[in-house]
Amino acid sequence: MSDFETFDLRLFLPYLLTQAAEQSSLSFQRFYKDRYGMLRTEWRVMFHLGIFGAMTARDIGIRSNIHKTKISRAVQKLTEKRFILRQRNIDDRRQESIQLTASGRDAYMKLRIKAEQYQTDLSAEFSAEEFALLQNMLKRLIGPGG
Amino acid sequence: MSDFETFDLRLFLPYLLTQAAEQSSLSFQRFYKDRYGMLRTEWRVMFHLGIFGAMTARDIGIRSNIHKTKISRAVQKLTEKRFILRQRNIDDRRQESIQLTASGRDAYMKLRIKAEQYQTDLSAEFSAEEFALLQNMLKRLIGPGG
DNA sequence: GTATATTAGTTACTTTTGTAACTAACAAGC
DNA sequence: GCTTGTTAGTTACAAAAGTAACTAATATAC
Repeated sequence: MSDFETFDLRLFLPYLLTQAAEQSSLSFQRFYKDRYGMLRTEWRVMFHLGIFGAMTARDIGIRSNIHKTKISRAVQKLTEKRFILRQRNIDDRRQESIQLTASGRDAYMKLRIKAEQYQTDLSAEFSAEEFALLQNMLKRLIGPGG
Repeated sequence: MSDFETFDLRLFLPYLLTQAAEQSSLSFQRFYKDRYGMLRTEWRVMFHLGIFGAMTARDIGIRSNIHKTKISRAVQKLTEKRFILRQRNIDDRRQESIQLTASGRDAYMKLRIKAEQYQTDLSAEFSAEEFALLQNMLKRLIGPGG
């Protein structure tokens, strides 16, 4: 098996992706963690609300592939921080509609600008074409669910 | 700020990388978890030993960017599973040399073949050039430490 | 209507991770 | 020699994540 001889686990995609994800998340984490005391799931919930407006926890879960218990806990923390507002849906009282408060939106905006700056830094190492291709390939790997 | 208007967080690299890493790790995890009851760190320790031969926990940590407590716990588990052998270094008795046992090497080989198959599946969605570029870009993102 | 199944979200319990403090061995300065 | 600092690895405690069981509301079948 010639492949076996040449196959290099250090080029194994799950490994490369995990390392790259950890590396790049670490730097950005400082912004939401140090400044706002957020966890990654909290930031992710925030940015879904920032992009899509009011959503239910269920819909956030579907869009983000985050498990509902993680979302439930993030929503609790964000409520304590007064970054989001929860409202029971009258038509279906199992659901609640979640949206950013004014200060939540403010934090979201600031983090979004940081994200943009960070993305610019990261992309500086690549040509525009390369970077676009990278994004495209990652999206393909993630598939329709992500 | 025109950039702000067009910046899409769903193309934010740490987000894309995290999603892609989770997605691709999940499928492969079934092999080492279901079959050998391993955690991800255990598999990573195994594969470092498989590639580089005997190493100290310290060296594994340097190569892999995994924290020493995680490695310490993985080494304990792998010892219980009889997949690795630990030997105190005579010259410096703080260190210990870790290596795969026969059954550890067997498991490593089998997992490596699975990894290779999985990598082939993943790469099928891309051209050879694209895939090589993807690996190359991820390596660049990880930097010298990974 | 009532019984059964499904869904949204929470809670309880277990496993895993992160952080800091620790032990034991070695090194360097004196 | 002795004191001080550093290093390899472990352990203890706290925070976070995973899993399963739960509550409450709705939908479906009859």
